[in-house]
Amino acid sequence: MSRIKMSDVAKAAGVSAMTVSRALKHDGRIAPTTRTRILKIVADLGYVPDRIAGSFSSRRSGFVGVLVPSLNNPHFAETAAGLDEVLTRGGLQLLLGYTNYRAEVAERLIETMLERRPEAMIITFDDHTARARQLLLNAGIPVIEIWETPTKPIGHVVGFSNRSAAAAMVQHLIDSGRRRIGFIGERDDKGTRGAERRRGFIDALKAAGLDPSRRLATVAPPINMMFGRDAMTALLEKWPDTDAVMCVSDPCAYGALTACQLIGRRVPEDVAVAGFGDFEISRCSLPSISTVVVSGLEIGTRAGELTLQLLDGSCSDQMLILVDAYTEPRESSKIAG
Amino acid sequence: MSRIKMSDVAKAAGVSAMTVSRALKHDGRIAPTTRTRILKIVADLGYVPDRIAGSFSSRRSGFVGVLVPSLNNPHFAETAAGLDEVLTRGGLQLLLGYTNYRAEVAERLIETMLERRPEAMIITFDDHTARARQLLLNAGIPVIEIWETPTKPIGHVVGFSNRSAAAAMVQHLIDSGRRRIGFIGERDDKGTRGAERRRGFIDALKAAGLDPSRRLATVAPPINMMFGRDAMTALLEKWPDTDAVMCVSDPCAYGALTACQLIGRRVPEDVAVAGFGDFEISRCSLPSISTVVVSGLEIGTRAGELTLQLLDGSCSDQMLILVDAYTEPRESSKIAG
DNA sequence: TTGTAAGCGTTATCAA
DNA sequence: TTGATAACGCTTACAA
Repeated sequence: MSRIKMSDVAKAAGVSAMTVSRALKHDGRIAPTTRTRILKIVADLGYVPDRIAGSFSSRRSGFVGVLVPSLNNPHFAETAAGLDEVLTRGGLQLLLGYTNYRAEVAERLIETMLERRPEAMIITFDDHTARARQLLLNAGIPVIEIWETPTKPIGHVVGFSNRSAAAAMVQHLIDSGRRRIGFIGERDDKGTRGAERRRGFIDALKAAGLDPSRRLATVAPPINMMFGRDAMTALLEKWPDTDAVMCVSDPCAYGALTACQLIGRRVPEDVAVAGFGDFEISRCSLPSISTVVVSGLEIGTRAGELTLQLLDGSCSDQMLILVDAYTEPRESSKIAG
Repeated sequence: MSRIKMSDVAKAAGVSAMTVSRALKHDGRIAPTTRTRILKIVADLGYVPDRIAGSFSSRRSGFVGVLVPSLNNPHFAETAAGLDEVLTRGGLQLLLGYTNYRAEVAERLIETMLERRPEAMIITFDDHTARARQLLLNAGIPVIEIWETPTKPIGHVVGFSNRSAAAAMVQHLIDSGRRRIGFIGERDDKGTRGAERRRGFIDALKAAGLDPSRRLATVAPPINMMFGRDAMTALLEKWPDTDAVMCVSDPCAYGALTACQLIGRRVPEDVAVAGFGDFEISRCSLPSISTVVVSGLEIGTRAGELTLQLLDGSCSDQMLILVDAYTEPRESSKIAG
């Protein structure tokens, strides 16, 4: 059973392959009757067009390469979903890869993806190798970095300042009367979003004349709930009078919350807990956890829309699109008393 | 700046394109010195092979199509990660799509993916349309269904019985002394894994001579924490003497747990709570939530390995690979007393 | 509205 | 170990 090809359909319809191609493509320049007749034959024969041949011929792969640190993270899953929704409408398909938060994996993925001739590349801000940057620059396609506003962007940007957003949350903790504030982050976070959040923490404390040294960072990204619990336990052992903790992400914050509950520290009366990212758990936990709300979905849809504009030529400047990221106070940082 | 092609590299190296192709392919039949010389030129020129042309010529896309209901679910994220790891080793690339738990989306995705000529398709068990089945059967490539053991499989299977696994968990609740057991599931779950779990719930209660009618299913999949909370609240209103609840998934169970805590029902003393899937939250919550442990990663790696075997011809039978799914009792179903 | 011809960049195949 | 040639199945560009 050798595969049916376009010429087989053409033969059956008594037309040329080109006409079949037009019928399939919703190309205006075809008689409606011809089109319906061909589509019927396509269905009857079970013809499946070969996009490899099509892409090869048209030199348009129909792919957009997307790189995220992890799929197992609602943020990036939502970003991917947003991208997918918009790009599918534009007739483009996602080629999704995840780096596991490792620069060398990202480099390898970029290389592999570029062989598929994506029409654009969308990559999550992170610590990229020089070669990865070079590959992207040489590719001659739009590159969009997301989830941060890099100081030296590769191409376009759809993101926000993790540093400012984290600083704003820490300021909220200060405003709620906390003075001995700790931070739980990730080890080896050079060039990552987590490092930016840590910087924001330090910014805010320094600006308020407070001590920014209560920091713990024992595990490599991604930090999870149990690590958050362990880290909070350790932090409270090392600095027992800590009255608030800023966590690099919500799952980590939930872990920290449970650490307090196990030890018998009341949240928010004794210790305030704050997270980052508005994960489901921070809304549903008891108490609910104050967090920085940022919409992964919006980042995805905005980046997708920008991609479409860049590809259809309706946008030619280097773009910097800022998405909103704001502090949402919840029960875990209620003012004591 | 027109793209560098293989013939440019060949010219620079003073060899034929075919020799460059061999050098790039780690093909044995090339002189090592020639190979290193060519690879150097490839690097210097920044040549990126065009896999579209390569695939077209070799009639091997290097793709494996993978369909999951959602990316925003640690189960499927882990399955994708496991698949990716194994298939990458085999020189294959994932073409990932998510159905949003909708059969018509799955059908469209299958159609789109098949145009890319994947070498195999791996799809999560769910309610598929007849046309989707037909497309897969006609594709002439290995098809692997995962995450369930279908009664009439399309091709190969790597999964477990959601029904038996759920029944075993409910039996555990019965063994712990519970008699008035409820179930929180999803609405419109025809042909899904959630429906199988519901059947398992009914099986176990009927076998024990207990009433299986305390069931609530108000939202479409995927059910989340907040829906779990709402559903549990409603369930306890409708059947106040309920002494245990089986939830279709862990996030739902966590929501149910918080509903109990908000209402003032003690878990596990007054009500036992059980989930499904061993999500992080069920390990880290207070109390921890009894769950059915099943490894999404294992499903992914096993399916990946099977794919490689099917493609290299070292396996030709129709395969049914069962992965383990077992009840893990935790604090939320401790025997009262 | 439809058809013809050429060619997209690589690899299979066979020959040297 | 290397090279020449012929596909691969479609679309572009132009002609009719």
